[in-house]
Amino acid sequence: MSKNLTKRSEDYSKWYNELVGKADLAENSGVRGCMVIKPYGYAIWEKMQAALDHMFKETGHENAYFPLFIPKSYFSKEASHVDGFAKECAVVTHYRLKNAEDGSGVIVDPDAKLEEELIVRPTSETIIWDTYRKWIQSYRDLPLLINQWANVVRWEMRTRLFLRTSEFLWQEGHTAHATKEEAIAEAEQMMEVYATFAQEFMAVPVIKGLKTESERFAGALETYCIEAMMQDGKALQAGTSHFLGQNFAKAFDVTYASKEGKQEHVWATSWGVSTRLMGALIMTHSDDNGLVLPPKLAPIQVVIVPIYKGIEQLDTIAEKVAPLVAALKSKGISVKFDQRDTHKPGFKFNEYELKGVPVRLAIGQRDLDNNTFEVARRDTLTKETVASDQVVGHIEQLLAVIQDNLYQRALEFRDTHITPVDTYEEFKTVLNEKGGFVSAHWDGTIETEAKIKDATKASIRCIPIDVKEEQGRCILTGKPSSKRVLFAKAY
RNA sequence: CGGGGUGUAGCGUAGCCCGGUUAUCGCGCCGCGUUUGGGACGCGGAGGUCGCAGGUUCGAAUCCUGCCACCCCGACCA
Repeated sequence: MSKNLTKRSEDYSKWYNELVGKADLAENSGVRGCMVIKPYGYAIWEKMQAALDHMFKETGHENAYFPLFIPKSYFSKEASHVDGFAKECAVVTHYRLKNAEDGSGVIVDPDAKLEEELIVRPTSETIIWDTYRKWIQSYRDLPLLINQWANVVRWEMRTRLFLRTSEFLWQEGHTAHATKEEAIAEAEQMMEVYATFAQEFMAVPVIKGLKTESERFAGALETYCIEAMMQDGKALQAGTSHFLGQNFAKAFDVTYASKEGKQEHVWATSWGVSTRLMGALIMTHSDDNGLVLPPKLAPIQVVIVPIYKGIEQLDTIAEKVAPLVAALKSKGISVKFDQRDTHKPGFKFNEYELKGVPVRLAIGQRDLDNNTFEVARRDTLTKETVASDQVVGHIEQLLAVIQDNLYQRALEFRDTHITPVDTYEEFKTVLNEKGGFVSAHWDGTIETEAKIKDATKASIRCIPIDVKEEQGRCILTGKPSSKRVLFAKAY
């Protein structure tokens, strides 16, 4: 956060793209806004997956997998759902290629046209609910708590690395319940799971809230969300959890026999987070030296850089480092000893800073003489010298300190960029000059929300869950309002 | 899909307006040597269908036409 908010805002896209490129996380594939996730970037995603998957299982969910292709007719069963996704679907119309007769290359074989087109899933509600119909007959089959890790495709007009790619990786949970209350509790629980993950693992503070009607998921009765603030003050929707009511159950005729023997439609939820979280991670913590990773998600938590003259000295250092590596690993700390002879220490220092490795150890002749290690922190860019016999304990503690410091730093940044305002003039001034989130009264209508968005580009990010009741007047219309909502420009 | 911009070596670029030797420079890469506590240095070397396809011309990276890709700003969205 070495640049101030305004400065960073100006060239945020450039900075972000360059950072991702240099930190070796991902690159543009050249295919319609799709990205290649490189090994280091994917390792971070795997850490996220592991933590999330564990949390899903702890809350009683199981993993399954459903098809990539969805018959077109499935989409016509839930009207508002198709409205939401129809404009951004990739459609498979043929199943075969052949060589062109004029030798100009490969063409789609017109004889291989599909009877019914297949849609590459933009989300899996339809095919999953079509399947659930067969799986659910009795109240004894409920609740059905399933998650899938998958890729989806949305043919967006505009793409942006990690934040909005045509194809992205995500998880989507789809649950069926006997009662409305149970389904709402599930949707709320998953929002809590996401918030916990964001805060405890990503060190990204989030605001839990409800979406307004216009921002709601297509087909949902209620959308719960977690909203994060990036370093340029813009909002990023980091995860959503939807209470779907009985919309999909009715559309796909999913019923169960209750204890009383009556046929009832089930109640549904769906919830998801995606590789967009990688974008959130990058844009929350990174600085001008590169990525800054929270220890809990760093593929490499500790890197050891030897500083030596000649091969004998490297051997001496390696002997000294070996037991340390073993000790760290035994404590579950991932550590890399970079013995490459092809790069100088200074180069390595910069490289690991770019990659966001939380802790760096350096050891050279000076340390051999004094029986010490130099310990450097990525989050503060500070260095200290630690005695060899204390270094394991020191690192273990330091990783926790860094994790906490990143969270506290992001939290303080966010909280100082949430501004309560009471007039429309003030609202516009704060948005343009300070940025960040604006907390304001709103009359609760779609029309007012739309007018404000048209005029200022700021949308209602959410109605915070823990908002306190407070009498006020809508900043635009002056009509009475009982609570403040959060406005911001969003990614 | 509308507006703007850019495509020249793995990356970043000069040259294009005003056509004319062997396409510029830096980083990176390869070899040898010296180096190694914050992105090393010297010498030598390799690497290019100038986005693609046509056209104009004795001659095209440069001019014309069409297409494609990417980036930015909108509209749309996780």
